[in-house]
Amino acid sequence: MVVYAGQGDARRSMDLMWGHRGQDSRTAPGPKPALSVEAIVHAAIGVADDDGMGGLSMRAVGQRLGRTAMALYTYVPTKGDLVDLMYDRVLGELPTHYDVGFGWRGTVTSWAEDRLEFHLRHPWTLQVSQARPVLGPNEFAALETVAEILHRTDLGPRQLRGILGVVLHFVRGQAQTIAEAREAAMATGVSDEEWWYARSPLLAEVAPDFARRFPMAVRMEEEKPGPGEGEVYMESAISESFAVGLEVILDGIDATIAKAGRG
Amino acid sequence: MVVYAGQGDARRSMDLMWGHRGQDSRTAPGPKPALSVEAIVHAAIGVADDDGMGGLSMRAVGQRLGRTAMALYTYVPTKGDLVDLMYDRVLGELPTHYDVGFGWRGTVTSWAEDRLEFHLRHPWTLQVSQARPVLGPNEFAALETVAEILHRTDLGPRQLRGILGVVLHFVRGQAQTIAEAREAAMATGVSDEEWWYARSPLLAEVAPDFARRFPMAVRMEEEKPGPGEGEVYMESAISESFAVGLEVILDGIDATIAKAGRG
DNA sequence: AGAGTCTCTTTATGGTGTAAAGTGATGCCT
DNA sequence: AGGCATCACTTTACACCATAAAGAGACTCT
Repeated sequence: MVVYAGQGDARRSMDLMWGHRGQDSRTAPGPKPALSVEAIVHAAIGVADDDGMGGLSMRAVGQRLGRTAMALYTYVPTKGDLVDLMYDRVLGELPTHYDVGFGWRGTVTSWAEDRLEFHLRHPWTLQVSQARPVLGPNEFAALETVAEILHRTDLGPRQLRGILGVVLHFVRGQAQTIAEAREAAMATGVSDEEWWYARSPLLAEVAPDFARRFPMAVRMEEEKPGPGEGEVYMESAISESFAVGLEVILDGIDATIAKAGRG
Repeated sequence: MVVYAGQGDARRSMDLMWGHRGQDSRTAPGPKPALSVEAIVHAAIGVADDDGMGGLSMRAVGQRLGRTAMALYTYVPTKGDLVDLMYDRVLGELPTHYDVGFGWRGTVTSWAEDRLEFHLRHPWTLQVSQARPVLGPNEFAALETVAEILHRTDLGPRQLRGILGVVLHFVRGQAQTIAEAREAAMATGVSDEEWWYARSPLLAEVAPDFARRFPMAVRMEEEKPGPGEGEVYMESAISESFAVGLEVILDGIDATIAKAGRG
């Protein structure tokens, strides 16, 4: 379930996103609006946080506000626009300033951890398409923040864009793996361990020559960590791979800086 | 639209995936089956390639075979299982062997390019959840292939898993950005340029102090490449960022090897 | 008082996956 | 040969989805 940006009136979308309330026509006839875009976005975020993007329906949001689904269309042109507003709203939770006193490595690490936690707090954000960015104030603020951190490396915009892509895709991918595992567990009522223990013997049965056919794959599974404090089994492996992967990326940035300095 | 693995009977799913046709009971009463799992999977891949994951419905697949949607349920337990089978089927298109004569850097680059093209050929594969892997033969073969390439770096399984995560998430993320842009263009009939040129002036209008508020974001946009031969405007920027990002990752792997050698 | 305008509801349309029941063809057994 | 169990496949039905269109009622202006 990937959601696309508002395909309707570009002006209306932009006005909504940047909080342009339109004319101050407070003496308009008709009943006073009991709802507001703010309230709807807030309720919708609640629904999405609780039930995921799959549970986000206009009916569900309306119900949370004691209204019908159609009532929302007075405030918001389409569901797509609503999702855009939700996305930019929660992006506001991200820190916009980092203490760079400890160098860019530590700062990037902090940023990546914050961003990972953010996506896990609002897993549905991983389903918002990145192709046509939402163009909201908090989206730009988030971009500004990470750009500022990376700027300390003194690299040019070309390198910066490449590095940003690596870091962002890595964090999103890692978050997606964890989030999907959690959602699958919720939806099916089967934990990762149960799921795996149901399939593992079947795999051995159906592919008895597994170890011979896929020796590297078997090797890859070696030395996996056990679950840490309060951690789910599979997530401990992911958090290890997050730390290792981030270290690799940071080393890559270091090498890029060194090359740029020489060049 | 993220699709989860078959939540039904694990044994049936596995048998389907590994081609266990069950008993040879060819003298069963009733009409001969005119369809087959193979044919259904093939037709479904055709639908998904043409119309994306959003266009993949049991009705659409049935229609392509001159049947109703329900006819498919004779062969396949749920839509989720069908998607798993589709996924493992197309994974078979990936090369399973690479000439490592030119060193692991070139090999990883070739692999990444092949994988990117694969995802762009079948964009719906990006919507298949990675949390609970499909556990099909081609999935393992694909894992085996990349594991074998990375094995040349002489790193341990811990590092290998981290690096694999970085590379895979990067390629998938990059592919997703391109694929979503294409799908959005198809779905809305508005090209990326048209979309941007409709919003760019509105952004200036709605946020007149943009350059002051987001100086780094502006800087980040500098020195963007124009479209190359037969390339779409936005995709040229992405393919540049793919090359740069991959280089950063390869440098990071190099540094990791160097550290492991010292340690 | 009447008209116009607004919020919100009701109803309807065409889509989804799939459960349940029905149809008709086929091959085995008596 | 007749009966019947078994199969592939269709029909119908249900509970959802986004949203278009029209209606109900409240409010402020003239």
